[in-house]
Amino acid sequence: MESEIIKYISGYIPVSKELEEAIVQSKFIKYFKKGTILIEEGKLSAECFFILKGCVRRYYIKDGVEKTTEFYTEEQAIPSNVTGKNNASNYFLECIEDVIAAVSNPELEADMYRKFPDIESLTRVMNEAIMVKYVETFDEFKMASPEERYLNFLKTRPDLIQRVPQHQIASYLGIQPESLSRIRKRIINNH
Amino acid sequence: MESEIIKYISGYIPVSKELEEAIVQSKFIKYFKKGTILIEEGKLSAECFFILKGCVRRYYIKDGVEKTTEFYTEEQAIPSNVTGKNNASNYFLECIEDVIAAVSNPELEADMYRKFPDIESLTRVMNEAIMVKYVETFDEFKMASPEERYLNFLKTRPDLIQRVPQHQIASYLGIQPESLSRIRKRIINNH
DNA sequence: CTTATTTCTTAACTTTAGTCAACGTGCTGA
DNA sequence: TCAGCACGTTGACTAAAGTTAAGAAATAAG
Repeated sequence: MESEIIKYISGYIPVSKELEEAIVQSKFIKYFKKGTILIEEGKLSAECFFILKGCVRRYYIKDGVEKTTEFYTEEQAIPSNVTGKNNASNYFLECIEDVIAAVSNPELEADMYRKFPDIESLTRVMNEAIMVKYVETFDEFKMASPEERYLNFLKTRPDLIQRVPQHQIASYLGIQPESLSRIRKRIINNH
Repeated sequence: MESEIIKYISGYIPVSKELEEAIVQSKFIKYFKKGTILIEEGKLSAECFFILKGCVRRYYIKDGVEKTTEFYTEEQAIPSNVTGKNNASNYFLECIEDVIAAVSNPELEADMYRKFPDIESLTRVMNEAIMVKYVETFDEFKMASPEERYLNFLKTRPDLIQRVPQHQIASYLGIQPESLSRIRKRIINNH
């Protein structure tokens, strides 16, 4: 199970055997039931997660409406969101399936960086690669129409179609559920 | 002039005197005329910049049309975009004003990290803070209408209204120039 | 199994953005 | 100075998304 983490990191940077061991030791494997709120908006929390199994949804609430901003599934990392002065979270993390995750926190990480400075270096490199990808994602989103965004979503995250309620996907794509329903119909009818 | 870089970094993390000196030494100050292309799409380039004066626009070309994705102004950092196998850039960087910038590259940075490991640590922390902010920006963008995006732009980057052609702002907001023109009219007429 | 709740779809209508075309203005370079 | 070009605006039209409301379908709960 822990090998998934190494697999993930290896996708960005080479990982030696010693580092591998240190990384695995800095995590705790935990199990969460579907519906569990991992992090609550406004609460202090700096935990970070690496999903081994299941699906986690990130969202915030605006004008009483849930705004879904991200889905995390197998082999994805959820960074801690240490923001602002009080480190309060500005969003929720909800398990929308039963979840198995490797959990860490700033103290554990700091400890690991102290013992193995190379890991901090690898983390920096990996983070920068992730940032480049994320910027690309944003750029594409900006320039795409709602329909193009959905088609792009079908390509890049086809698994989620089966796992996530459609209205949450709509929110994730920045559109209304009714619009997504019509977009799907339009696509099926070959325009 | 170099103190601007330290001011920027200090906004994220505390910087000691020694680190300050090392950071400044790892940069070259360069001057660019308006219209200069700093980085060309498809070309090998891993330079990164810290803007001391002026404005740089990032864009790519799709279907023959320029898509503006970012504006960088005073005290902003432009990370190098080492992407893909061949390190080729996937966008352009154009000076849309005369620019003074501190320039660095992976070799200089690697050298600095070797001499001062603490700087790499600070960079990691700073990058993570930047990432959190960027995610927030994306989330807001997703959920906003074109008009809300423009109003948000007016709040967060009022200086750019005076410095950047309107059709580039439209592209940056993911809308057509004609639409932005109408949105502005609508706002002026109190809706 | 039945009821309740959530989720998705559909319809009618309004609002807004995209598209294409024309025009005015101001800047620039021959 | 004047022609050409880039830029912004406007208009007419089309297409698509938002909104409101209702109902069907699927899912969960009792």
